[in-house]
Amino acid sequence: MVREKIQIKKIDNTAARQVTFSKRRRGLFKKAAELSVLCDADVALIVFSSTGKLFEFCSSSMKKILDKHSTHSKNLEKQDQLSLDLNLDNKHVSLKKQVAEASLQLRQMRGEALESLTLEELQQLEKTLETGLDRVVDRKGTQIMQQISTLQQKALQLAEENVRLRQRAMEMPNLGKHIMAEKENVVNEDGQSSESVTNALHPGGPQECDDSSVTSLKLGLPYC
Amino acid sequence: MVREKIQIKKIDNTAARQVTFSKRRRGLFKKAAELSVLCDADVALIVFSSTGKLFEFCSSSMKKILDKHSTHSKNLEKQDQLSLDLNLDNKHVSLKKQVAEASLQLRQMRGEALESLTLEELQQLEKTLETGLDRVVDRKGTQIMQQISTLQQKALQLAEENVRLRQRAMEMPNLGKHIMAEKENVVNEDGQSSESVTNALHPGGPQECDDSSVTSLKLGLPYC
DNA sequence: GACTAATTATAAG
DNA sequence: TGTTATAAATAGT
Repeated sequence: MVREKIQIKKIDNTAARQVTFSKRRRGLFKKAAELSVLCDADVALIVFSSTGKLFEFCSSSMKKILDKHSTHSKNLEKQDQLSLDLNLDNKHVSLKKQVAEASLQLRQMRGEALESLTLEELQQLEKTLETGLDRVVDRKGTQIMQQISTLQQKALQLAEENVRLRQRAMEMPNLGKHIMAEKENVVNEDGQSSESVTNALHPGGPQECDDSSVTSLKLGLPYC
Repeated sequence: MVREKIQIKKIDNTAARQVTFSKRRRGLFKKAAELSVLCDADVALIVFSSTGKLFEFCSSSMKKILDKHSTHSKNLEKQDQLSLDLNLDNKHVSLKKQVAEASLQLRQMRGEALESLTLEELQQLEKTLETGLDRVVDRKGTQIMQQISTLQQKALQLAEENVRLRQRAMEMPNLGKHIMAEKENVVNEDGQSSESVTNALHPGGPQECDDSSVTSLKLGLPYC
């Protein structure tokens, strides 16, 4: 506003617009800074040029001022935030309820916190537990039979292997005596030997045949 | 800056500061608006006075500009938001895991999804179910005995009441015949009569004695 | 970016 | 709030 007064409307000439933007932006920022200092005000100024470039000024921290702003103004933004929070809270509360409910059910199935149950509910719970117990016992039986069957197969394989090895030994007159002498040791260390031999025979064998099966059987059978 | 040039430092005099704030604020806002129009820029200006009052200007929507700003600047604010989100997400994920875990356990106690359990785990589950079942059966027994005892007491009270009523009836020669005629009805409607009579006798009585006890007993006993 | 004429913002009263 | 003298901002070169 000097040589000529100008109208406040978009400057058509791009170059002129950019020059004016640069000059006036600096002026604006200076005024903003002066206001904040002179009057002890908190000022935040955000400017995007028409090309999308960001310029910002703030007298303290942008975050602080924007937070204060969103707290202050009962904005759509705030409502959005609020409803989002509520949304999350609701989901949270709902999940917590689910956890609490499931945990109570579990406790009651373990025979705890039964005081609040009516006779009907106790009856229902008993039935559920009986059914569950039946199924678990069934499944355990199946598991045990499978493991026994697996072990029998292993034993069979080992016996066969034994026969073959003995035959091969007999075919080698020089070593015959040594092999025969080792025979008893092999039989005595049955469990451990069979394991390593089996693993050697089936390096990528079925999962049921891993080393835990022997342990499980040892731990599982005494309860039957 | 007119009659005298001023230094850019906080104005001590409160009144003078407020006047200056008012004038300069208007000037600043005018300049901001002019910049946005002349140069097709997006401008957001937030000012808090030293007394905490909010003044804001924006060339389009404050929300839009602030969103654009937070997208643009890889701010602490954004990181905070992000870590908050992650925090919530984590809690969410953790809760979901808890729900899933509890629900699997419940299914397994009902005898479902047992395939993944080892023999040891099955054994443990069986033991848990047996313990739970024992406790539930115990509790059911207690409940039943309580209800039977309650009913017996009610019956006793009713019998006593009956005696008293009959005696009173006998003491009123005029009504004697009617009462004696009604005697059979009273006995036949035993359950319902006892309930209303009991409630009349103990308006604020123990919870165990409410109307559900009769129903529960009817439903519960056949299973024993 | 610097200059400059004219406009605008504003300090003090 | 309105006035006014002057500082500051700035449009066009």
